[in-house]
Amino acid sequence: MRAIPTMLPRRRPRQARAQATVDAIIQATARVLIEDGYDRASTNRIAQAAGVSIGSLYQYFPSKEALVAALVETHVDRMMEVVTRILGHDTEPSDLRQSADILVCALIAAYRVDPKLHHVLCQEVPKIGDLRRIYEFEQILADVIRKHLQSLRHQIRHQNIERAVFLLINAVPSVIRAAVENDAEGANDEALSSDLTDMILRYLCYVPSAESGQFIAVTAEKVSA
Amino acid sequence: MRAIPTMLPRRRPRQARAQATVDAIIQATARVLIEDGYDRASTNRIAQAAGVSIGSLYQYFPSKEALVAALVETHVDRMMEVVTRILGHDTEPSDLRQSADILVCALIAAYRVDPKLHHVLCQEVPKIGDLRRIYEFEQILADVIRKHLQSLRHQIRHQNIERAVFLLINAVPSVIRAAVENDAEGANDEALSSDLTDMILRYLCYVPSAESGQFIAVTAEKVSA
Amino acid sequence: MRAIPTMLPRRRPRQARAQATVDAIIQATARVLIEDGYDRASTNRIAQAAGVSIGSLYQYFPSKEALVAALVETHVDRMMEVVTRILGHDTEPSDLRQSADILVCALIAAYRVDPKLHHVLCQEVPKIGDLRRIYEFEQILADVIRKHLQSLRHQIRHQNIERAVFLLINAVPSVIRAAVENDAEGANDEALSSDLTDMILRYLCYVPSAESGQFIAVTAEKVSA
Amino acid sequence: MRAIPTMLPRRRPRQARAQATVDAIIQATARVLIEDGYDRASTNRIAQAAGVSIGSLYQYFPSKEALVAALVETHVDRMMEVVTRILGHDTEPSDLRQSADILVCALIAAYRVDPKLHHVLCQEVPKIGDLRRIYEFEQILADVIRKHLQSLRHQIRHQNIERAVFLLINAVPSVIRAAVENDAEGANDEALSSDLTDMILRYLCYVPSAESGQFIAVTAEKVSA
DNA sequence: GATGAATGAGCGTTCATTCAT
DNA sequence: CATGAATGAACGCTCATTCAT
Repeated sequence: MRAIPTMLPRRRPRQARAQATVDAIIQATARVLIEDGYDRASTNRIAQAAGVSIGSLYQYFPSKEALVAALVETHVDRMMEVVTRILGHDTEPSDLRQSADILVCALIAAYRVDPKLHHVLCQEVPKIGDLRRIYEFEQILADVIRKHLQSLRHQIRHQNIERAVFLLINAVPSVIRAAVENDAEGANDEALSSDLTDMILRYLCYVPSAESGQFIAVTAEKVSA
Repeated sequence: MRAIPTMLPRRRPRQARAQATVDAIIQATARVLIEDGYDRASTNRIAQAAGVSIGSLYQYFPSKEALVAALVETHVDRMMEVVTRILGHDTEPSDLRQSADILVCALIAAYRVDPKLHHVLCQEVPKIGDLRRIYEFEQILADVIRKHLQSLRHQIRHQNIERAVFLLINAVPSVIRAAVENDAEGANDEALSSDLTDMILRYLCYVPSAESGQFIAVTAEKVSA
Repeated sequence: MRAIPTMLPRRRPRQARAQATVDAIIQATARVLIEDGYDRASTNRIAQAAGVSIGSLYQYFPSKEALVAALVETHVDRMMEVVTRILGHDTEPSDLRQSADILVCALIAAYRVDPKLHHVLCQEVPKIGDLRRIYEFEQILADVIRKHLQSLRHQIRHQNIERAVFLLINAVPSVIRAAVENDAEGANDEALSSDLTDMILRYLCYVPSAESGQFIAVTAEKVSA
Repeated sequence: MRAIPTMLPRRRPRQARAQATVDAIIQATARVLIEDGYDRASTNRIAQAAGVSIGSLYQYFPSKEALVAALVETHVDRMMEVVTRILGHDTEPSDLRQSADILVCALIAAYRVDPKLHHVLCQEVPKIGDLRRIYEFEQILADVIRKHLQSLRHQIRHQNIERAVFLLINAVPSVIRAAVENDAEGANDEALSSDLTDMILRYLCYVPSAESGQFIAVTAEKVSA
């Protein structure tokens, strides 16, 4: 599939430049949204921040909603990419603690992708049309978790897995979002992840974990007493 | 030649019909916000929905922000009222399970006050000025929970209570909000409250609770097995 | 959620038609101000009179005040231009009568530039911010007169030149403004200028003038008698 | 025309109170106009400043224009009253210098009645309908001056008295207005009046005045030289 | 294609005026 | 008569979008 060298570059730069323009616009949108909020983020301001004319902006995005929707998609993609990379390909997890631990870490990393943008997208952007897709991340997440729990169902005490998924998918990301917003540098991420994993395992299991010796001991004592 | 709008309430209604007008405006604001979203909720539209002239609206609310802020306050007040009523005056709780249970029930009731309005207020209204007070509910909540945990600290395994409060205050309301939005009639509220209480106790305690006989039994069997 | 309007000019017109738009707007402003007065001169009406959309008006002028301020500046510039042209470069006047005469003529010409506009600008426009610059013309004028009187101080009887300047700068333009408004065609401008020059010289000098033979003769008679 | 004592007071208080209300409203109008300018002086604000309901205001004044017109008339009346009192009843003046002197003093006193109000009324209020009557004062003044000059016509050099009146009626008040605005305490009023009288006499007479010995001497020297 | 001048519906807000109480 | 709640036309201004250059 090798093309003639003198012909190819003539068209490629144009496409590359167009893609660069599109990227610049989307990044500018993110910047303006974060700095000015959704209300003050006008298309003209975004175009200016992107170093592009308003006409060019509308060449690539037919409306403001389309523009923000593209940003939403980009953002969700980036978060998913992080999760996917960290989770690797262990679609068949064996150990619940390990699975929970890696998932929590993946989520923290995902919510650290661009917390300020995530905040504006969740808290200010009107949830109409494609802009609702900001919730897509957590929907996909629910699928991942559901599959994990299904395949590890003998390790958990819940019959109704759907309910457990629902609780976890709403509890865990909320805690992470709040933590990430309060702790920009991530100094406490380890404590956070340990707390969350702890909570998850305690919630799901008959006994929290094989590793948490002290706890089991105490429990055992209590129980045997 | 325009003055900068302020946030101060403009006029105290002295006549009965004036109070009726104010109430109609606030209720209309809620309706329009829910149906059209914050962006499309113009002051003229709200006035129309209230069956009131735009002039009357501005006689009582000096700006759109003041109007929505009044609604926020009303809404938070109603939620707090519900919590306070259910919690009663047991500011000195003795039993953790009971305390958690009643708190969860109070929260579910509070988030059922007007879930759609709550959603718009949290997810679309820009968080500037007095509009930030939508978060007030959960701040007060955090205080309540912190006090409970302090007074019951011998029953829980956490040294750093602040971290536990943080996790709970972000996890529990999120689950409730999502549940309330998905289940308008509240058919599963019992299961929800039992799940949440379970999660809370398992997270906080060495053993979930002395009273939860069945659970302990099951756990004991498993453990002893 | 409204921003405080500024006075800074908003956009430099880069295309020819943009400059035409700006000119049309300023001229329309003058027309509407003259015909309808300041109060009824709304920005929408001005835009309509200019054959331009309201949006275009605000593309070039960030506020109504800025718009009128631009008109004030244009108007003052035109008046100053006339004065400068007529006064020429005789910044070092030698003869008082000649100097007064030419100054009076220059002033009459200046106040004839657009008397109706000048009237509205002086009598109706609120004197706030840059709109105060309508007074700039007479401030500059005061400087010119002060310099003339300083360099001709041996020909005048006043020790306190500042007081003489104050009196003249307030008396002479007022008379001219009134005359110009009453006599649209300028039929009596010669009589006016002669009267004013006469008044000025009689006010400033020991003897009015060498040229006014008859007067001196009469005076001499009276005195010698 | 003496009425029965028991009947009269019953109605009079009402009228007196009504007149007091009207006065309060007019004075409040003046205050608000001065402090806030014409643009920001709303009828509601004026009613509030007068300690009267907006309904009552409209009971006495059918429109904002009527309200301000009443203030204009009151103000012009007060100025005229001052002039009339000072001028006394010498409608048949004999001496020009004395006549000019007293007129200048009367004018200064008149323009000191309420300079700030006068300024707003002249410089901001739209000159439509009855509001034009702010110019009435100077029209009446012109009549007074015209009569003076007519009866003293043998002492002045002008054949066309109308032209002299026009010049004076426009020159003198302008200087006084400016002086009064610049010098709130009236510290320089004597110098001002002497300057103006000087100017007037020099403008009108063959020789300024019989009394101004020093000046005549100087003039004589010059002439005889 | 890229530009940016132009558009105008619609926003938040004011205020002179009316009228039920 | 006084009150003040209610009215709504009109204002200054913004911004998503179009289109001639």
